[in-house]
Amino acid sequence: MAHRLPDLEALELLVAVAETGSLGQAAARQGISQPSASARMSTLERRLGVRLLVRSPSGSRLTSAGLVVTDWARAVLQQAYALVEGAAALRARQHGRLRVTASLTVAEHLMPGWLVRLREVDPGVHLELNVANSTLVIERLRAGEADLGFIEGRGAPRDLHSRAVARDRLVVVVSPDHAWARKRRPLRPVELATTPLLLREAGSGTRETLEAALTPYGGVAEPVLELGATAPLRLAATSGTAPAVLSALAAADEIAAGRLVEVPSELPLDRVLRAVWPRGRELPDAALHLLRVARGSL
Amino acid sequence: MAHRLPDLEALELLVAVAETGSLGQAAARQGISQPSASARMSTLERRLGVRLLVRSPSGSRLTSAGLVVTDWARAVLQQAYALVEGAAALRARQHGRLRVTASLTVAEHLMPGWLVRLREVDPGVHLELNVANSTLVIERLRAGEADLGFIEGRGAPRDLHSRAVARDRLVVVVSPDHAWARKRRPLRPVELATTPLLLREAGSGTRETLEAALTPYGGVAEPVLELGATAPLRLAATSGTAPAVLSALAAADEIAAGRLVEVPSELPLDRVLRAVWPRGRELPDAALHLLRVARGSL
DNA sequence: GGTGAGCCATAGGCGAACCCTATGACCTCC
DNA sequence: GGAGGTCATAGGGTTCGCCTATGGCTCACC
Repeated sequence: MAHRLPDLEALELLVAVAETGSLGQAAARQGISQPSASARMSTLERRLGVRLLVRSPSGSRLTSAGLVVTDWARAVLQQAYALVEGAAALRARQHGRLRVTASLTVAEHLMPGWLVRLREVDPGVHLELNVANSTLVIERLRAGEADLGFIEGRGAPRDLHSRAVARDRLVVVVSPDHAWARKRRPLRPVELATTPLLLREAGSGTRETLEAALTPYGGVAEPVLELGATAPLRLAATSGTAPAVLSALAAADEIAAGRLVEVPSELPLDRVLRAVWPRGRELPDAALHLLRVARGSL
Repeated sequence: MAHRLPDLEALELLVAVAETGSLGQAAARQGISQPSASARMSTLERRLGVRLLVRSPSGSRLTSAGLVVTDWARAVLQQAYALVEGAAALRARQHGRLRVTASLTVAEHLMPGWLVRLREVDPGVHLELNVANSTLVIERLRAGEADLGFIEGRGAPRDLHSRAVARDRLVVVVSPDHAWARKRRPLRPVELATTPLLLREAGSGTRETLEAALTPYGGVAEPVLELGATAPLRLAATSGTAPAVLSALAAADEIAAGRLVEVPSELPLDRVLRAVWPRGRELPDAALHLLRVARGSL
């Protein structure tokens, strides 16, 4: 068992074989020779320990196992393409035509998908992505350092255009072992306000939304732990003893996987994610495309 | 630009660096030497064209771009792990202790996640996964060729235990260019019954559910195209001129990506995914664990 | 029934990529 | 000032993957 993880290029090849019905054609599509493709598929089958193809002199068809694996491969590749597109946008090397600044939540969870879609709509686009918190996004727009921004939480300032592009909500999550995981009645706001939580650091959009919502109930209690990013927060929540409050987008995977449980809550913690841009300036075409793609998920 | 796609092991290393704060420790966790890790990260940065780490004699921290890329990497890896677990289950080499047979929808969209979770709950489990349509699943259970099955659609036969583990619904989807994409009023059942559609083949769970629901309205019209798997159906729908009916689970990614649009419909097309197993026989522990994991997503 | 086109696998040779060990430079803390 | 931690570079060896060339096989079409 030399390598545990498969090769993304091999998965791409598998999908190509599934769609073309032939190793040779798939090889051509991938820009490699037919024997290489043959070998690659063999090693993939060997590594996974599963027979994926039925080879015949008239072509290659997927086995039933191959059919399923191909679908899983598509899911892996979709994420990988999103990563590659995202990285390309982060690469500031050649200053892109369209300069976008996004808050962390948007950049992490939505932007990669938008970029993949944008590439399909408008393949020639060059986009430069910057990640900043909501306050900084607005500053950059005012300073003319960005053409388009994405923020979360509160409304946009008067001097900027804004348009809702997606919704998010904050959820209270606990590890499946936690007592609240078996809670049936929705959490009352006071309970949330008086319980020490795992939270993002003060100043983050998530934290601000929660504090605003809990102000009528005495504000948030002293946190058990403050973390500067979503990932460690999520990790702390999975293994931790305290509840965490974080974006539904960030928690979705862990909830689906059963590592976190959402605790129903009476407190409405919805928030709108908005595109913002300077008044008076005309949005370039690429920005309009991106806006349309982003609003597609609304 | 030699390779377009990054190396999964490099992504895994990146996550390890993010969590340990040091290239050396990350290398140890991955079972490679520190210089190899250093080189791997350098090539990853070069390939993506993004600076991910700030190296210092006291450790390595992520840049802001690195933070985001790491999160994207986690998403890629999650899918990859699911694929690997799934492949391990499909590998029939040593007959597993727990023999599971699942319908295509369950196998494609839910099983990999369950397996990853199951591995965490019960690392020693050996599971053998078979994919079959709902009818065959039941046959295999009766013949004693499987310990546990998962089916979709109609209720289970009397001679089998059954338990709902998840919900799914069929959705009507069209490409964004299709006229129905701008439809505001929900589709009336008669419209659906009289429109030629893209459908799965007769006998599949999806098709049966739809036919049952449309029987009061005259049954389904002659399909434009019948396809034997979900992937080509999805593909046909994205580029096609006709609406398709498929599982919400299968369409979710494409809808999120904006390649497909869900058409609201009056017809309730919900269906329950059920675990089924023979009456009278006792379920092994591993099966109970899997059941609990599966019900977690309910 | 034969012929050609398309498919796949094997063989051989080459090149690049990767990994490991060893070493050195640097910072931090004691 | 030394010890323990960090990371980078250099050198050597091996493995892996690719490509070209070739052969066997099936199918379709004449």
